[in-house]
Amino acid sequence: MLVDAFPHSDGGAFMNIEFDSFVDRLSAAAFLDETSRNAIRGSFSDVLTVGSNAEILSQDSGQASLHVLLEGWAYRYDLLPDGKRHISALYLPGDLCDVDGLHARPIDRGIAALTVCRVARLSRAAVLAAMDEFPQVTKAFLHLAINETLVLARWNRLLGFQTAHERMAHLFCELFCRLKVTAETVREGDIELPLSQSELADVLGLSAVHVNRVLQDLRHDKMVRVAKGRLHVLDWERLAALARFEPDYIPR
Amino acid sequence: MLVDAFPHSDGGAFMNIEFDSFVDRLSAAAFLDETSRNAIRGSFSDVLTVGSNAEILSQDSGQASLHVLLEGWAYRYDLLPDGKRHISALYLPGDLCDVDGLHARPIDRGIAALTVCRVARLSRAAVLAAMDEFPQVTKAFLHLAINETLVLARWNRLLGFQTAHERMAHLFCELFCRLKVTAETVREGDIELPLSQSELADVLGLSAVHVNRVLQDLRHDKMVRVAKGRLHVLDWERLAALARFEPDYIPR
DNA sequence: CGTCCACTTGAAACCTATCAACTATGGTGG
DNA sequence: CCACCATAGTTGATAGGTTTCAAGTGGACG
Repeated sequence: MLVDAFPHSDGGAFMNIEFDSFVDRLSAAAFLDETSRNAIRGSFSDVLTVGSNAEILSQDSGQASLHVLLEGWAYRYDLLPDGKRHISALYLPGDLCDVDGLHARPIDRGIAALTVCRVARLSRAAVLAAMDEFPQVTKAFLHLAINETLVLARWNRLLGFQTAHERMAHLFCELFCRLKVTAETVREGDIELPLSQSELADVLGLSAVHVNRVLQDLRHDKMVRVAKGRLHVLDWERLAALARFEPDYIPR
Repeated sequence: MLVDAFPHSDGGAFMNIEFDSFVDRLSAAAFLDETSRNAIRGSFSDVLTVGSNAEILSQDSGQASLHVLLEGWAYRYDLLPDGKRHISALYLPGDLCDVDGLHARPIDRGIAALTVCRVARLSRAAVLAAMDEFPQVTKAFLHLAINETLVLARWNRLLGFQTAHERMAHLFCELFCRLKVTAETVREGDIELPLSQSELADVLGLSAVHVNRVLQDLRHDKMVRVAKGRLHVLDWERLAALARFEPDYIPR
């Protein structure tokens, strides 16, 4: 795990552009003028670079920082008493991984990288200070949190009430939509999908074996092709219909 | 559905005490001084009284108001395309039913009463104004929203990864803990539970028939007794162990 | 070339849903 | 007061989706 020291007074332009994609997202949630944007930028402390499968935030660590994913894919998980792992969220570039880090109580959760990741750390104290000084900043984080409730509510429905095929299809639709707004390389229904079948299983609440079979069904029905870390959507219409996908719960 | 006109300038003390239980909860999330507490109180518009099974907020209605449950039980639901109903949250007295009402986008959901309910309506515009004037108010709502993400994340785990018995036991533990902080009449493990077996099914992602059988198992194992709208917890230890219940995700 | 890991396949067991009765309960009207 | 009805809860039999176990394939990489 590498930490690039990165004095925010004169950070390189490259880094700032990436970080600004998060600032933009905040501003989309609740409009931020240039001063409050700068307050957010001021909370930036450094960039973490972690290899794939490395921990970004371990379950018991404190919460002096918030984490914004700049590059790569990551996930939040919790470990069940029987040793299983539940992946409770997937994070894409531009996502804030831990809104709940703003909360006083420490939460039992871990965040880990799926691919090589670059993660911006924000000082929790600085963010709280920015929130005190600029009410709009608080509002923006509030909207981020509300968005998260909407996504989680949707997943409740999926995990509790819909079939394995619907869940899988829905996940693909959701990832596709979320990537559209952040990634540049969404060409012709073909996106990166750096999840193994057993990781998919831990997202969808299925066994790895069953994930394999569902994937085969979807492929056989010519809706998607999944291989080598890529997802190719062959028939968006039917995939979305199967998933009963309504993208309205996704921000933006 | 009755609406008690209730001019907030001189509202009766009875009402204010009930509404203050919500203000207290907000303040617990982020401390509010007396001026900001008054700003919240000022957003209060009126009290709705609805009979059991009545709609409090229909799926397509606008969102000029936020709803705080003063008395009774309510639930949020969404209807699945195949006609099934998913109960995505249960609300107890003191709960804010729709944080996401603060959000700009209209959300597809309904809120309905399980019992006779008294619901305070807050003017969305007034709340937003209070948030602009008093940053602490925004922070309080932010923490409420974060709490909601924690609860929803827990239910994701339950619905996706745990068995029917564990879900049921967990629901009971959660309700018990949540009631402890709001209701007065929690005597000896015996609480109100105004949910039919088929409503339980819609909460837990099970069929009504299976709810019945799980309930029998729990009763047979002498952990709980459920009848006539009441839940009696006979053996908290074993129930919590079965549920793998860790109350840390519940506010307060 | 061997090893490891992800993926694949088959068979059996398990959990939960569905369907179809049937019972218990409470309320209503005659 | 009783007959009737609607609703909630109960039970049994069967079917289906998903898990588990066990074994085997395949490619990637030292």
